[in-house]
Amino acid sequence: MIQHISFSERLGLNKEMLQAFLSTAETRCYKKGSILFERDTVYNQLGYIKSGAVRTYCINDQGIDISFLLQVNGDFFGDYESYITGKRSAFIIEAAVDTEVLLFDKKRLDELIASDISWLRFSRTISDICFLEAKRRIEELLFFSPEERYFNLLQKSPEIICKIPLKYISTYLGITPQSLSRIRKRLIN
Amino acid sequence: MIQHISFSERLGLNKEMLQAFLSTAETRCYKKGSILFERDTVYNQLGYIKSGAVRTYCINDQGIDISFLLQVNGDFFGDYESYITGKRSAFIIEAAVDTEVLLFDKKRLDELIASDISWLRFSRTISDICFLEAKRRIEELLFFSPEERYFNLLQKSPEIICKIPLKYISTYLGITPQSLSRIRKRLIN
DNA sequence: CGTACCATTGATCAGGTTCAATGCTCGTGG
DNA sequence: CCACGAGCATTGAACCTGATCAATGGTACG
Repeated sequence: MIQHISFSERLGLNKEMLQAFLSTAETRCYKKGSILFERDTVYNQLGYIKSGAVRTYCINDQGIDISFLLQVNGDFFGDYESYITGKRSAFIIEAAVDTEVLLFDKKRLDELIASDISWLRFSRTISDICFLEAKRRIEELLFFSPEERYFNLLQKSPEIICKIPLKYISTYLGITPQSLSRIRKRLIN
Repeated sequence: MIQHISFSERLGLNKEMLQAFLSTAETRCYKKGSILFERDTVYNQLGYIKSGAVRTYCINDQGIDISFLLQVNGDFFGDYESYITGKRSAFIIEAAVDTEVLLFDKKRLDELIASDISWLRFSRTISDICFLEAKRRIEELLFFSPEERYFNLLQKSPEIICKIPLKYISTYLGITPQSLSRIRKRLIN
């Protein structure tokens, strides 16, 4: 499968390690709108999107739904904080469209990591990647205006714009659906 | 020294490891306003603030100075992205006040990490901590208004408010110095 | 065909930005 | 020792963008 090639490249896995890695995962399918992870649960799995799209969101004190992450084919997902700390997560993950995923089991991954130093190295690579992605997001929010952020997202992930409703994209960008609708209109003209 | 206790706790180091860890570092002092790391350099060191405060910032396309991180006693600093990827950094780090730091050398740390699996584990802990801090920052920027962000910072790090000029705090919060001045006024009344 | 949900649009509001002027403080040199 | 200048915080006024509230339009699904 094509995706597995990107696996190896991105994560620095050779053929055998890739096999072992995949053996810790199971495939699952979710209908559009269904929940992959409930609120207040501990994440004992990391996900990988084979096809489709997922949205990680939370409901704040005022009952407002805010998208924290939007992800599509080839992306990993899950609340990595909950995964590593074992704490309950405030986030919910739902399928934005019909979605097929791989779910990697923490217990089995931890066994791999305990079995050989190269897996421990691998786990550090995962952590580094999570950090780098988080840093990108901070830079995006700190250095760019909402309009620029939408434009950047359009460039970087047109797939997200296609698959995911505007009202979810808007809160991911830190604005309201109405504002995003107007920004979109401005960009067209 | 008191700080070393927090080291051990936060990073999960026993006495011997703490000694070895500290042996990779040298102490340096910087006068207020002096530069610890120049732009476009590769970070071959990680810093720890024994006393004082540092500001990590960048100059954007429009020539605007934006604070990326503000840190005080007991905080680690440095561009961890540049440190792990070996790429040149767009960030500059300066002493916000007279500051005494420990600088940990990457080459020597890498030797430790290569020497024993417990150091590799330690390096993953560092990476995890960097991720968790970055995630906090995203949540701050995404879920809170400028006024709330200032209030949160006031609660969490009054030391930053004391030590660092308002014009640098404002861009850290994602607003202009004038706006922060008005927010501050609002909070007093 | 009707309903539900979402995107769009309009009108008004609020808060942050910008530009400009003033005030304050601290450090330096006459 | 005082006077001046530099740099920063504050304040004012006008503006702009996004938020909010409310209404309309469009589309998909039962």
